[in-house]
Amino acid sequence: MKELTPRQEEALAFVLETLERRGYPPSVRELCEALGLSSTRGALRHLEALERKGFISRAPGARAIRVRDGLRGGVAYLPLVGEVPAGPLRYASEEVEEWLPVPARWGGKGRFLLRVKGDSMIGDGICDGDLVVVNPGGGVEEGEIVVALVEGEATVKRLRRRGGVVELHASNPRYAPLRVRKGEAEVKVVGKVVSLLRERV
Amino acid sequence: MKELTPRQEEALAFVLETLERRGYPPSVRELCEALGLSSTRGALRHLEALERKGFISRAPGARAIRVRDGLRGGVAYLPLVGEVPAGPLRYASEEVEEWLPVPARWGGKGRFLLRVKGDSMIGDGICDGDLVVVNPGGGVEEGEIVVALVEGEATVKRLRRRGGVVELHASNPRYAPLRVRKGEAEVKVVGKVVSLLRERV
DNA sequence: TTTACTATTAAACAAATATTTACTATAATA
DNA sequence: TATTATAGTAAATATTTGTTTAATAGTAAA
Repeated sequence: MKELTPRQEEALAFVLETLERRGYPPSVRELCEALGLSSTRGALRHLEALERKGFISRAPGARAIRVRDGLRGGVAYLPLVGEVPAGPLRYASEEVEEWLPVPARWGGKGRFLLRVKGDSMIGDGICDGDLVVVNPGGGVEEGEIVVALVEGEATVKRLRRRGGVVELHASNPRYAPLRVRKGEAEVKVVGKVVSLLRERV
Repeated sequence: MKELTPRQEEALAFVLETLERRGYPPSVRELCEALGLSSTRGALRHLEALERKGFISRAPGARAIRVRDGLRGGVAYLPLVGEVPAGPLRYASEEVEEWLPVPARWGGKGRFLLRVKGDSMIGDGICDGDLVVVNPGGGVEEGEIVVALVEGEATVKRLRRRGGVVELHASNPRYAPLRVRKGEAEVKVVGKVVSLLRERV
């Protein structure tokens, strides 16, 4: 990405700020005024420069400014599920409480949000009521924080494997680890916890 | 919220879809064409109805359509700032690293994201590298977690007021509280920490 | 039935907006 | 030095866009 001149940065900042503030882009004249110019030509020049350098794209017509993804952070939507499904997530609407926007790089195939119950993971900064992003499926490494189904109930724990024994560790010392022998089917690792949202700190 | 007629729903859907697809609202003529009308008057009527029923608001000017929060997938964009400004946030681009999407109810006037440095608040589940949503300005109550500027450096701490003395408490016992007498200007409370994002658990 | 609301067309009009042409000036650079 | 990119002003023009006026019709409710 090419560098912007200070003036061009000001122009871009105003476009972004306007989009944020009221939901549609500024006109050339509004940009002109924001930059303190007396001719629209100057403002137009900055827009042309921003387009040439790839920060925005423009179409014929009024306010037809589109900001490049990444400047206005791409968005992904993840479903907040009420129950953790044993099988692949089907997004049946009964299972999905809500779809929430997250930064695009948090998204991915099959990922979903799960509300954490209890304080068993406060040692890892995961609190009661937090929403964790779960990357479902295999590829879970020793020592990672996972979502597991223990007798049908979803739980967030740290995974340890000790020679044929799967252990689920809390990070709150008041909780004892759960040990399960290989082959016992009562525990199923759903996926790995990758990110976290906390609505109220 | 009032009900929409089928035709008004079509109009609203087109506005939302256009915003999603290219980042700025449609013109009346574009809506007109999308609805298969031969006169802009019809399309304008639908926009007027949508405004009257509270689904959108409009301003004078081209494409000046603003969609009510909650319809647009419930997303708000907050700037991730590198430095915490002493005054009101100006969105000068040097200060803004990135704009990130968050659930709409996390947004609000002046709110911004700040990256937490250090582990002084792990007792409250706030870890090094977390992004906190800051609601700037007054109205900070005793006992709340705040962002404060201490000698120009931003820090996240819990606020206590004890008769003329402002105290900033870490929740990690390894850190001592900072006490500041009233009137000493080296500490400035920027705002309250309301929400939290953690990219990598 | 009357009334109110929705839906639509046609044509004209007014305002906002983008764009172009022409000219000046500065700073960095090959 | 000449060149290139940036930054700006002024004025005019073209286009897009929003808005208004004047009609016609269907539907649902009082």
